[in-house]
Amino acid sequence: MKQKAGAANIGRPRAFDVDLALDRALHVFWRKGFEGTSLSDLTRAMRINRPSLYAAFGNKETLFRKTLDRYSQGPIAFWDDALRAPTARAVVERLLRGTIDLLTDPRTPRGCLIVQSALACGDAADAVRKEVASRRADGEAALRLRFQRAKQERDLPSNADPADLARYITTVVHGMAVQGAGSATRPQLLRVMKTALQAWPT
Amino acid sequence: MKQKAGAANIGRPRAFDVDLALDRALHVFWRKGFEGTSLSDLTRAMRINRPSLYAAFGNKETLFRKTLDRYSQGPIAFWDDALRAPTARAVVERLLRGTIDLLTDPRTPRGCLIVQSALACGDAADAVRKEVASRRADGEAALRLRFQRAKQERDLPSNADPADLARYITTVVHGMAVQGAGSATRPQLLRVMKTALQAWPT
DNA sequence: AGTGTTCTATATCGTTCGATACAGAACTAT
DNA sequence: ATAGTTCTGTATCGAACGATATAGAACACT
Repeated sequence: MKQKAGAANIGRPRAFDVDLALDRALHVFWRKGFEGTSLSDLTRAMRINRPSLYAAFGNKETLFRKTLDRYSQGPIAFWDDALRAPTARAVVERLLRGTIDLLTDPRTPRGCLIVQSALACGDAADAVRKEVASRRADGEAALRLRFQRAKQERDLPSNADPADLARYITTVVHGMAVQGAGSATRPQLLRVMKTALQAWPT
Repeated sequence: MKQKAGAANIGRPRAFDVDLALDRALHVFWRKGFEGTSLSDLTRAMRINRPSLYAAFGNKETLFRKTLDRYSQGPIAFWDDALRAPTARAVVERLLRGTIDLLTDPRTPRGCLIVQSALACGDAADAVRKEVASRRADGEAALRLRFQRAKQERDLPSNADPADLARYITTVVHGMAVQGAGSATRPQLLRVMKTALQAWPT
């Protein structure tokens, strides 16, 4: 029934590229959200039939989770890069700049998948809502850990609270995502970034 | 067919209170979003039958718009109060504090209706998405006008940009709304507010 | 060539969606 | 009392939802 990774190359070969189809699904979920996306939307965009979708990706929810992984490894991979910056200040600058690049990229839908795909939804999609909320929390936690390290390295002043700073930056990032879902332009977001950085401890 | 305001008191009287039913509808939309809310959800919560809903409120979309108005006049009425504060700084403090109070009120659903009810959705709900986006833009515009006045009154330094400040504060408010949709607590949001205010011009 | 396996494509499945037709009940006006 | 109007409650409507059964096509292995 299910294709296993590294399985024998037996049977009729798949006529579509899984990653390409996943990218197309990602774009649909990104633009319409989880509940706003129907299976017809997906199969049309992915250029595959319904049974092929179920055979390759399970069901709508597991497909969505796979697009979340792909989103993490692709469009928001800059997050991991940013965390590797030498100073906390540089981490924040890279993070905000990457967020702005993502939100204003004309090749991708507006906004952020993890923010807007399932912020509020019906009971049937509650597991999905919790999943994206958890991923948002993971991002904040990673930032907090990075700032804690920075404080140990005397890269942040002794009166700075890593948890508070991580939450503040996360709030700005999520706020930008809401702005980006609207009509915010790149110069506007860059000025938001500049203003937000005024709050950064020296 | 439709009941007009101030119409003659003729015919069978309505067996439910319109405003009470509207409040109940507001809570459902607030928690589940526009697309995540079904008519069965609504009629169950409003304690009315489907034809009564259509007769009194039009359809799902017009009902949602009426709940938006009620939301503006109720839960986020603090916005207008905040704009009347004597100084720009006081405006921002009241705005953020009101936002935190709203987001952490245990009597109401998590998050903000205007942020989370239709951030990304299917084509059928596109008009609703634009409506809430427009209301977010209205809030930012009102803030910008208030800050422009403040600048004329020498309440803000000459190098301050009212549009940028309004966009920054709006970004923080929306970011808090995303945090509030998750598991953010009141003390956490208050510390975000304190940090965000560090960026305010002196 | 024959067999087993896995894919594709059509044609649905039962459920739920938003929205109404209809009949009877409850009121005002005459 | 009767007529006219508007509400309530039941019982649906057609369309779209997510998800599959089934048959045939396309490959590897023997």
